[in-house]
Amino acid sequence: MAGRKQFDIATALDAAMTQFWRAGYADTSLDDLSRATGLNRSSIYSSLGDKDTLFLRCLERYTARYGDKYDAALSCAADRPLAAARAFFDVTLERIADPELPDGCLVAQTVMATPVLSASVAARAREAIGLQHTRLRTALKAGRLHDEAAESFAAHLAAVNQSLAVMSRAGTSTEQLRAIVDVTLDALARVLGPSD
Amino acid sequence: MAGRKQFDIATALDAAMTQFWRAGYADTSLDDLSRATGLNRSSIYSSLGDKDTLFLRCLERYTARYGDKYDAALSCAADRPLAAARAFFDVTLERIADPELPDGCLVAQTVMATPVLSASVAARAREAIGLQHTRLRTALKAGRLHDEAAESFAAHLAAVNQSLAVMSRAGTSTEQLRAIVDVTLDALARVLGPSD
DNA sequence: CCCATCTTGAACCAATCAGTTCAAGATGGG
DNA sequence: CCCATCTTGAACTGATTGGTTCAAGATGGG
Repeated sequence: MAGRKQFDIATALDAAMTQFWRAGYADTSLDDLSRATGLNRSSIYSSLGDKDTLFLRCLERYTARYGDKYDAALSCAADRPLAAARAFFDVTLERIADPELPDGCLVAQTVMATPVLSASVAARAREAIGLQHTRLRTALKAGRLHDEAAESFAAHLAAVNQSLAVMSRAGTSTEQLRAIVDVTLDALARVLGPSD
Repeated sequence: MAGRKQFDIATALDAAMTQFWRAGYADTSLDDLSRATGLNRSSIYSSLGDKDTLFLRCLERYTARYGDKYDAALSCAADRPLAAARAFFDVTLERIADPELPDGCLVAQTVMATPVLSASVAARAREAIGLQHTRLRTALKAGRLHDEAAESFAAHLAAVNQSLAVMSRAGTSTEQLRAIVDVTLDALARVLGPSD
């Protein structure tokens, strides 16, 4: 096959993203990427860039896709902040429950590998964590939480969300993952007061 | 140097453990280990085993060392469960604050790399997570928490503890890490009642 | 029908990987 | 003093790494 048509870059990027997500940067070779995408080595190189560039594109894709989902989940925070927080965790829990997708989290995996990754990649992963924190803080403030509590809970929610990535890889059941977030949601419900 | 004496195996193991801890299994070469331990390649191979064996020994060393610290921190759980939980997190927070030691956590790092590690190593890492859960559940039950709450909070505490490994690598400040655990401790204080 | 365009497989490169072997040298006990 | 014991550096193997090039082939537009 050749001529005018091309393979589907979006599909290839998804495949590469999933591969990086499952195995991490270091444990993903170009051969792995070739196998995962069904593309030739030279095709990857010519149209997706080198390994570092491709990884960065996959990271962008990941944060954009799930960032949108997190935003949507938190969109009702002003009216029902507790429901928003629950929906926020549901995005992660549903992703983990999806058998089509790897466990864990590409951002968590990347952050953990920070000491051995290129500066640009490490910075982008840290930025994603910071953005998650900002997202949560904004939502909690909109939910009429005072600044100090919003700051603390934003950090806490972001951390617990990342912990799900670790625990899911440790074989923790979905019920236990749910129990982990329920403790957090109960704590949030308490500071929010009787409403919601 | 040769003859009757030998190098200090404990020191070498510590150096290897720190290297694995910082860079993970995949990103640690035998040359890295040689540099970190100050030992020759062949010395490592002959007296510390191959890479897989050595990693397993380092993982055992890590879990034993900090397992003891976590046990000690939780030893007062029957009398003062909240103080015990606080001391539990302090073990992790002090480890992260120590400039001599890497950020993160060897167990968390290993669990995240589960899909690409040998079965024995992956199993050992999962076992360490399970042991942490058991440790916490036992302590919380001793602190007069009813079974259901002890189960939930044990999972939650273990997860938040692991989240500190991720967040510390994301550049989160110690104050923010403290805020993350304080939310959890407040929640625990509430279910424990007015005492402690 | 034919040519421009694109994809593909294969090969190549230098570097690194884990693993292993071994002779040379240093040391201490007897 | 000398020999058994241990450490060391160096070298080697075969495999794999990321990166790059290129000729051959397939395709579609004109």
